[in-house]
Amino acid sequence: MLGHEYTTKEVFRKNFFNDWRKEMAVEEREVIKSLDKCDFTEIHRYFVDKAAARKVLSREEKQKLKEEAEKLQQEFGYCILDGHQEKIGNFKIEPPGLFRGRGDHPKMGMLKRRIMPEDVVINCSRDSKIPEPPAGHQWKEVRSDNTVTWLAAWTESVQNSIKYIMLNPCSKLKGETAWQKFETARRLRGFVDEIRSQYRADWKSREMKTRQRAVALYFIDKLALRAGNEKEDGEAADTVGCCSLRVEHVQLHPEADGCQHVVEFDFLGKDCIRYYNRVPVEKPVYKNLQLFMESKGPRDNLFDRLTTTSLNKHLQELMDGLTAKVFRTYNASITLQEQLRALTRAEDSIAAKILSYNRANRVVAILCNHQRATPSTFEKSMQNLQTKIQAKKEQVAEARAELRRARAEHKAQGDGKSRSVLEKKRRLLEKLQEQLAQLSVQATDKEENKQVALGTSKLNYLDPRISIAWCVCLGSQFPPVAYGGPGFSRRPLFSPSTAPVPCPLGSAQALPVTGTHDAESCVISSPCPERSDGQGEVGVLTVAWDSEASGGPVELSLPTGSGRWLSALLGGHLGHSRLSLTPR
DNA sequence: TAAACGACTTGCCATGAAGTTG
DNA sequence: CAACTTCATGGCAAGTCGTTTA
Repeated sequence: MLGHEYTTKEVFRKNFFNDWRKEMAVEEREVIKSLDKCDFTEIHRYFVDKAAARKVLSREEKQKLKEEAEKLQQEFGYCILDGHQEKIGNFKIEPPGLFRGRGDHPKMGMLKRRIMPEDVVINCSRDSKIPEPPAGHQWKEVRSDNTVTWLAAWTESVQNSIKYIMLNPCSKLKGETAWQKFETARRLRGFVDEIRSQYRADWKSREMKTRQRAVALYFIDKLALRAGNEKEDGEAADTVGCCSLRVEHVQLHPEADGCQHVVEFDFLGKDCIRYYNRVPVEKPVYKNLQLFMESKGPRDNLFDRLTTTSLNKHLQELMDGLTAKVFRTYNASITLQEQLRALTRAEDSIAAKILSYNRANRVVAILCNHQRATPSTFEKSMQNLQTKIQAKKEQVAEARAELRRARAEHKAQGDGKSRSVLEKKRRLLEKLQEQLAQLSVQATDKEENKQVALGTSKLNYLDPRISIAWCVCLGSQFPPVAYGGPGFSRRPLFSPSTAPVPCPLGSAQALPVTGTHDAESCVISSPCPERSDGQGEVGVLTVAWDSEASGGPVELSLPTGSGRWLSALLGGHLGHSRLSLTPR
């Protein structure tokens, strides 16, 4: 770990030395008393050399390593669940090391112990082939609990929490719970108007508890904040969510940015990612916040009468299965749908449509505060792109001049040969202009995405059916009605266009489909090659929906040619939605 | 009834594999 | 084909939320 910034941190060094001393023999403890006097450069060099040696391996040696990894994957990477082979997510025990944690973690530097078979609980059915522990060892326990999904578990030594071996997201088990999650979010659509009027009414409640709950729920809904469970202090970095906000995390401005009643949020959320936002709120919210903050210190809880448990209990009464995080899923998905509708135009080029999709995705990521560190290569690769654009511009100028010359030539000659030259030059210019447009769209996309992470929302929050419906809407009306309803606008990034009816897939007529279809009934069939029942075809994406015309489910197998285009857009969805795309 | 526990989802980042370019 | 860039995957920490325990 030498060379990492955190080895210079006092907390890290203290925790490490403390744990290290516990591991020492008595004689060592006598000698090694100060970390500052320890020199690790030799062992550090050993590991650096080892990493360097790996890099320069020959082709054959690399191939061999790859084959060995593949063998491990084959032997340990799969299990049988309900008679089907399923891929396991993490089948390796976490190796020992020094705990880092994120942000200012009080436990950074502590030793994460090596896990032995004696620490591991195995969970599998009684009549199955129970895994053998390594020679000379025993499992901590073998149990057969079919009410849980994990295959093995152990207790991790730093936080004293349980770690699990579970299935891969492409498994039926995970896919179906993900689907259920989106179904719950979609159900919220039918309740959300009522819930919103309810919490608005509750802003005037006689009971402080109810008012606090109503204001918190407003934030969870409008700003997609996380619930914010209580945390034990000293056990982890000081981060908060909605219910655990403290007075110091909000500032009230009677007027700011030309708006009245502005609330300024500034706090560290999950993973110590800063949430900073200034939002105009409705007057009663503002007045209530003033009330909640009265005669409190900065470290006091803003919502002192509210817990995530009481909030979720309330939500459960409003709708079966409703909890705070459902609002994040719902608002993320409906925002994607609305943005796709607002941003796509039928006449746009494929490149422009991809930009629109990414922008819609970006609005969601910003709503959910999914940030990333600017990639280390960002500046350089941006520069490369600009260079390319410049070169393309010159090519375009050159082609334009050539076209002009050819036109003059044709005028002078007027024969068939000069005409075909003219045509050729015209086509060349068109092609180059198109390439230039694509590059500049790419640059825009890259720049806008500098500090925004799209993966998390695509994987966890965006109903893949919306993306698919958008991809295959074939000139009929988008959006489908999956997450309809008025919703309300939040931090719009891009000005909506009024152009209706996008048709992102160029070859609409090539697909023999008629009738209406929408994401409401759009079903993703499951071409998962890993499954032993072998559903679906590799190389074809199959989407099914209920068609009015046929009165039943219709299956659409997209032509392989659309694979690249679709996978470019849907790539990030694939992990969690059992949707497998293998373009040929 | 609150704290602790257990099981699961969500989150960011580093890595290495795959793709692209000259 | 090497050098470079991009992307998918794995890793594991950190949340959410229901249940159990003290």
